[in-house]
Amino acid sequence: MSLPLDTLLDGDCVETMARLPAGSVDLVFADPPYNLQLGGDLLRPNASRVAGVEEEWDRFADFAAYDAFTRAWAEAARRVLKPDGALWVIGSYHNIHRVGAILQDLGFWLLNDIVWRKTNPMPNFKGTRFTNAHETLLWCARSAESRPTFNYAAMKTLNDDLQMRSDWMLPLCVGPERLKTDGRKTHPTQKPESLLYRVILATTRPGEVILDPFFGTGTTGAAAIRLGRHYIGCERDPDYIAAARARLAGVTPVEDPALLITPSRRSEPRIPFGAVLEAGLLRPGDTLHGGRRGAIEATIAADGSLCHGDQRGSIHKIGAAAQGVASCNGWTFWHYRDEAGQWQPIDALRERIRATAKGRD
Amino acid sequence: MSLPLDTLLDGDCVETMARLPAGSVDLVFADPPYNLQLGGDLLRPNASRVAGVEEEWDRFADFAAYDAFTRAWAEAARRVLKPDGALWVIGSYHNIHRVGAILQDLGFWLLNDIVWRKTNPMPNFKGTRFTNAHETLLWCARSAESRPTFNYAAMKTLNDDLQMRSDWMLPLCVGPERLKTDGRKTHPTQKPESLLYRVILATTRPGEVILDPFFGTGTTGAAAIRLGRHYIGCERDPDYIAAARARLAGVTPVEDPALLITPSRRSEPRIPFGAVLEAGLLRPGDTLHGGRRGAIEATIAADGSLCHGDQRGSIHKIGAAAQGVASCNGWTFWHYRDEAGQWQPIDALRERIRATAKGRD
DNA sequence: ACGGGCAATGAATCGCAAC
DNA sequence: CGTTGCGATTCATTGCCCG
Repeated sequence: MSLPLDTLLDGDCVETMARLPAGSVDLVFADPPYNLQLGGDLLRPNASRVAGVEEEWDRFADFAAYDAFTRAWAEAARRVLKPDGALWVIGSYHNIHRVGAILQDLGFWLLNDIVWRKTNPMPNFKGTRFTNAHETLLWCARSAESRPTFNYAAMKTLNDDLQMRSDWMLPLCVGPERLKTDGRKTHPTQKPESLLYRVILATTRPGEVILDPFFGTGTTGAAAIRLGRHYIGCERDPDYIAAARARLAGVTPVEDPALLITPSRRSEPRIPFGAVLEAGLLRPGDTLHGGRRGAIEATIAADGSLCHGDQRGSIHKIGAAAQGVASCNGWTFWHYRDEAGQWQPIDALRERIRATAKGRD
Repeated sequence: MSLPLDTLLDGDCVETMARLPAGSVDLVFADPPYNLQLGGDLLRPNASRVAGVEEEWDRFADFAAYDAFTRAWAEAARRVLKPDGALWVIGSYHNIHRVGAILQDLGFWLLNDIVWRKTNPMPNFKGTRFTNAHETLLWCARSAESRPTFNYAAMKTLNDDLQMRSDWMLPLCVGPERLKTDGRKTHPTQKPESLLYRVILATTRPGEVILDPFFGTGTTGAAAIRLGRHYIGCERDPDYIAAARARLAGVTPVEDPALLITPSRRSEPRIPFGAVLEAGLLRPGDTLHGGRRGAIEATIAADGSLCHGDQRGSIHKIGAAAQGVASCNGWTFWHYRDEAGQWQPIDALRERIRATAKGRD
C-alpha cells in the first residue's frame, strides 16, 4: 500500500492512521485538544466576552478519558512512524504533562521540551495568576534507540550562528495569516506557520513525509509544502477540511531545492588523510606542526600515518598523544606552510579535495 | 503539636512530613531529584569532562519507581498543606511531566507552569539537540476549590508595571552565591536565590510558613528569611545539612523586600535574520540587492543564510565578502522591494517584527 | 589599579559508520 | 551483534594571572 502523499484524509485520526502502513512516516506533528476544562464565560475588564475554546472536540469527561484518547492516537502515531522517526506534540499546562508521561510510558524518548514564548499573549484579565505567555512542545524520538534527524547547522544558521535554544520567541497567529469565516476565526487554535517552519526545518529532510493527526486548517501542510516536504493530514470537521483545502491550493514550494539544505561538515563524505598525499598536496617526509606556536612536530609517512618521536599513527591519534589528551581532530590540529608561507590547518587541503570532487560530478 | 519553625529536620521527607500536623503549612516548594538517566561521560570540545549529576539520590530503577517516589512525597506534602495552600515543584523534561500528571491525579489544581529561562545555560556540546536552556516550575493549589495567595500587584510592580509572564529570565547560580566545599560545588543542583525570591514574593504573605522537602543547601530557607517568612526544611544528606545550617546562620531579613529584586532587563530583543523568514516577510528563493544601484544580488536560503555565487553565509558575512571588505551590517546593506515597489533595507522588516514583539528580557 | 588573555564551568537523558 | 576509530562539537559568565 502506498502512502497518500499531500492528502487530507477525512475522518477520525486513530482509524485513519490504522489504515496506513506501519513504519512509513518520518515525522508526526500533533496539536491535540488541550482539555482546557473552562468554566463559565470569561469577561474582559470592559465586559466583552473572551472567545475561548468551546468546541465539542475539547470536552472530555475526566482525566482518564483524556488519557485514553491520548494513548490511542499516540500508539497509532507510533505505529506509522519509521524506526528513526520522531514526534512533536504541542500543548499547555492543562494537558502537556499527561501527554508527556504517556509518551514516555509508550516508549517514546524525549529529546527536548520546547517553550513557545508568545510575543503577544492574552493578558490574565482577573489578575489572579501569571500571564500564561507560553505553550510547550515535546520533541521525542520513536524510541531511545532511534537516530532522529536534527539539522543542527540549519538551526544554528537560522539563529545568527548561535545554537538554537529550547525557548522560541514567536508571535501568535493573527492578522492576514489568521483564517476567517464570516469575520470570525475559522479555527479557535490556529498555530502560526512560523512555528511549523522551525519544527520542520529542524527535524526533517526535504522530500520526507510529515503526518498531522489533528490537521485543523492545515498549518502543518502549508509549512511542509513551502519547505519541500510531503504532508498527510487527518481531520474530522468538514469546515476545517474545506478551509484547509482552499488554503493549501494556494501554497507553493521553494523552487531551488539547494536552498532548503544547510551544508554541514557532518554530512560531507569522509576523506582519509592518505587522499591528501595521493593528490600530491603533501609529500611523505613533510613536517606538520601542532599545538601552541606549532611547537609539536610530526613527520608524514608514505601510508598517511604520522611519526612523532617513537610513536606512529593517524593524524588524530598522534595529535591526541602529543597533547596528552583523549581525542583530537587531526584535521584542525596539524598545520602546514602553504605556498604563501602562511600556516594553514591541513583541513584546508581536505577542503580543496572536496571542491575538486564536487566539480567532477 | 506546634510547628518546628525555621528548622532543618534531619531525615527522609516523607517520614518527616508525616509527623507534622495536617493542614498547617502555607506553601510547599519542592525541588525533587530529576531522574536524569545520564549515560557515560560527556566531554566538551576541549576534552574536559562535564560534571554531571552522579549522586545516588538521582538514581531510580525505572519510571514506576520514580512515580512511586513522587506520589509518596506529593501526598505527604498535600496532607500538611492548609486548604488554601499551594505547591511549587521544579523539574526538567526528564521528570516534570510525570510529576505534573501525578499532581493532577492527586487532586492538586494547576495554576500556571512557569518557565525558568536561563541566561547562561550549558550549551549542547555535541550539536545533537536544541540547547536545553530552561527548566519548568509547576504552581498548583491544594485543590480546585483552594483560594491560593497571589500577590498580583507585587509581581506587576516587579515587572515594570506589566503583568508578570509565565516565562522568567534568570541566571544560573554561579559566582560567589554558589556554595563550594574544597573548591568544588557543595551541591550539584543549587538553585539561584533570585528564583526563590520570586516564588515566595508572588505566592506567600509575610509570616507564613514554607516547607521544602528537598532542602539541599537551603536556598528556600535563605530566601524565606530574607523575605520575612518562616521555613521548614527536610534533608537527609549530612553534608548538605551542615552547609545549609552554616549558610542560614548568616542570613538576615531585609526591611524592604522590593530592594532585593533586580529589575528585569529591558534591552531590545535580538532578532536573527531567520525570524524574518519564519514570519513570512521574506521567503527562501527571494533575491536581495545591495551595493550601488543594487548591483550585488544574493538569494535567500531556508535557514536564513544568503547565497552569492558559490559563497554562502550570514547577511553580514556575504555582504562583506561581496564588497570585498572586512565587515558589513547586513541589515542596512541588503534591500528588498516592498509591496509598493520601493527598495527598502531589510532592517525595516526587523523593525516590523520588533513592533509586534513586545517581548520581555 | 586596570585591562587583556586564558581557563573554568553550569540538572546533560549529547555520534556513527565501518568492520 | 559488538568493537574500533574517525572526527565533529560550546555560550555566558566568572575568576585568576600577568603585564
